Parts: sequence; C-alpha cells; structure tokens
Amino acid sequence: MSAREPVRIVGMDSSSTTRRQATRQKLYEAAVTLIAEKGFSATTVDEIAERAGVAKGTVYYNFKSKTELFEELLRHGVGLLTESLRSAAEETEERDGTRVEALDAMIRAGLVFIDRYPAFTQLYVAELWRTNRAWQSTLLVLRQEAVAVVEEVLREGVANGELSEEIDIQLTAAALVGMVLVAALDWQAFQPQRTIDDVHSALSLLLRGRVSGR
Amino acid sequence: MSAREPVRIVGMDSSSTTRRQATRQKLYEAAVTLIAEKGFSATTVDEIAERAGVAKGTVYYNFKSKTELFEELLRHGVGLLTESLRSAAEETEERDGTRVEALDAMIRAGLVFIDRYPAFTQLYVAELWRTNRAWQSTLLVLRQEAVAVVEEVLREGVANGELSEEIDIQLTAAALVGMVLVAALDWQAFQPQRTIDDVHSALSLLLRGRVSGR
DNA sequence: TTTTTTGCACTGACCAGTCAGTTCAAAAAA
DNA sequence: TTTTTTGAACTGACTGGTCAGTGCAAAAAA
Repeated sequence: MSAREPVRIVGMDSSSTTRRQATRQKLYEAAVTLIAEKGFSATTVDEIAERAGVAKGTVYYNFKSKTELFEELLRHGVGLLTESLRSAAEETEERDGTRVEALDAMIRAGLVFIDRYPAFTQLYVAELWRTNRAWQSTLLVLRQEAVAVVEEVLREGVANGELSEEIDIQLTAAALVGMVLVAALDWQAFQPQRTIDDVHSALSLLLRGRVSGR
Repeated sequence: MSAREPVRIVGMDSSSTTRRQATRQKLYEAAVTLIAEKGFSATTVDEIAERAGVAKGTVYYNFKSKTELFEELLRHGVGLLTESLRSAAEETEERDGTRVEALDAMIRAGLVFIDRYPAFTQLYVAELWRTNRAWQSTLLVLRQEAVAVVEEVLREGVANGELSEEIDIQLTAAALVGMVLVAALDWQAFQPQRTIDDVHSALSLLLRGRVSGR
C-alpha cells in the first residue's frame, strides 16, 4: 500500500501484529509501488527486498514465490476496498438514506480508497482484464466480491422504485465502477491539484442524471 | 546507385502496400494480443516473431527495439480510436443532431472499437497510468488527443444549453471514457453473450440521466 | 530455545539484441 | 532474349547479461 502508515489485516487473523506480519507488510508496500510503476515481470525480487529494507532470503522465508507474494497482495488490497465499499453502503442504510445516497457514498469511499492507495489501484486496473495469468482466477473472484456490493445496492434501488426498472444491473454496476476508477486515476495522474470534492461532485452529477436532460 | 522501387504487394483492401508494411502489420497483430495477455515485459520478442510467422531478426530489421515496436503499436491503435470518435461526432453534427446525441454516437463508436480491437484496449488501459516507463510521454500525448474529442463535444453542449453549466468538463470527460472502457471490457471478459446494443443502452441511460431521478 | 532474519555465493533458465549469411525479384547488361 | 548484378528483406544461431529461486551458516529477536 502507500508508504504512509501500515495497514493491518483485521478479520481472519485476529492475532496481534507479529514480527512476521510487520515484515510482510513492508514487502507489500515495497512491491505495490514497484509493480504499479513497472509491472509484475519487470519488477525483480531483489528490488522489492531492497526497497523493503530486507534481505532477499526473507522474501522467500515469508512467501513461497514472487507470484504468491503478488497474489496475497491482491487479496489484501481488494479486501480493503470491498470492506470500505460495504461499510459506506451500510452507514448510509443506518442513517435511513436512499439507495442513491448509498451509491453516492460508495463513490466517495472509492475515491478515498484510490486517493490512499493509488499504486494498488493502478496495479489492479492493469491486471484485471489480463487473460492466462497465474493469478487470473484469484482476481476474478475478488472483482466479483467488489462489484457485487454495487450490484446489490442497485437491485435494492430498483426494488423500492428509486431507480428505473429499465436499468441493467450488471452493466450499470460495471459502468459506475469504471467511471470512478478512470476519473480518479486521471485526477491523480493528470490533475492532482483538484480536491476529492471536485471529483466527487462531478461523478455525483452523472449518477444523479444532472449532466444532460431536465 | 539507382534507387529501386520497393516491392509492392496488393492487400485485401484496395490500397497497395509494400512488403515491409505487410510485415509490420503482422508484427503489430502478433504483439498486441501477446502483450494484452501477458504484459510488455513478460512477452518475448521470440514469441512475437513466432506468432507473426517471421524470424526474430526481422523484428529488428523493422523496429529499432522491442520498446519501439510497442510505441508504434500504441500510436497506431490510439490513432484509429481518435479517428473513430471524431468521425462519430462529425457525422452526428452533419445530421443536425444534438450534442447529447453526438456523445451517444461516440459511446457507440467506442464500443465498436473495443469490440473490434479488444486486445489493444486491454493493453492501453493496463499501460495508461503506469509511471516511469519509456513510452509514458507517448501515451500521455495520445490520451490527450482522444479525450480532447470528448471534451470538445461537452463544451459545445454546455455552450448551447443542452448540458448543465455545473459540469466539470475534464472530469466528466474522464468519467464518460471510464464508463465506456470498463463496461466494455467487462462485457468482453465476463458477459460475452451480451450484444453491443445491450451495453450501449445501459450506458446511454446513464448518460441521459435516466438511471436515477425522475 | 525457537523463530525469524541476514548475507552471500551459486545455478540454470531465459531473453534482448547482434551479425554473417541467404533469398529473390527487379534492373541492368549482354 | 538470356545472363548477371543489385540490394532490400529476411534468417536463425549465437552472445552477454539478467534474474528467480536455492542453500546454508551465523546472528538477532522473541
């Protein structure tokens, strides 16, 4: 993830932070930026170890292979994203918000995530549609988990009449995800001076149908 | 030292091409699918040559390096996309359509392009936000050319009152591009049985603000 | 004590790029 | 016409370098 502060996996592994976990975390952080910049194959294990401030042997003590390190990195990152989307949706629900407001909150949650972990997002987008890669099946499952959260909210919105019955749940979910992803990456890469609120309002307008029409 | 005419080969299209151009075309086609599947670094020049049915030396006879082959491939592909978007916008203009209709036509043109060159699209998305790569500056220029076409139509739409003055041209353009890109790649990868019209209507609904609201 | 990390030498597979040599159709000469 | 020459295009074996992964003894941390 980002070099700012360590990210802990909460959930499956409820034990306190062991030394091993700290080392793994350093390796994730080193790997994610390098792979985002250069791609998986162009990133060497020696580089990852060096940036993490760790010996090469340590990489292989903690992970079976370079590929496994990367797969666990993907799991780790997508897990955080899914959790973040889900809690945004739930919090809106608790405040009795509409489903459109929930979608809006999820857009913001997505932007916050991308702002915090830009390298991970880059890497995710770069790998998502690749075929015939070792981690393809892992990614497929992870993608589904994340998109399913959006689809669920859309479904509820149609059910309670907030959203048009004409919409195609799956395609609309994909389009919304794409909108957020690409707008956010463009923001990071090409207009970093903009605030998250600028980006959020632009996307909110599109979601609420206030760009064209009426 | 008499300059001899290059050998001419008549291609499927009515234009004549040199033998060299035909070879380059074969190399582009071989490279684009391999790189889309595995990424630039994981794709070997031997593989590209083999798939193109050409010796490795021929790759280096036609291109200075593996990187140059890739850069020219990017130029080639983005050129096709930009041209396609521009002509969709112009055709709508000739038929006196509204700017929203022009945007709609561009969405369809984008989908047709992605349907025709899915591998190129994958590769473009995977490389677009990478930093510190040799072809980064090339890609930046190419991206700008493509997005500028969308921005121009949005600007016209705001000017003539069709589109809300609240919108942020740049961010909205990025969001629209992302919407099309991601929905189309998802369609290709995960729901290939859907028709282009399905995808187009889903995106059209979002553009026209008929998903949520009223 | 046990677990984890270090440092470093080593291997074998893999790969970008090179280069001396080959092919062959068109041009020039006979 | 037939023969010879030319040179762009192509070939594929080869080279020098890189890198994932291994092995292990010793040190540090827990």
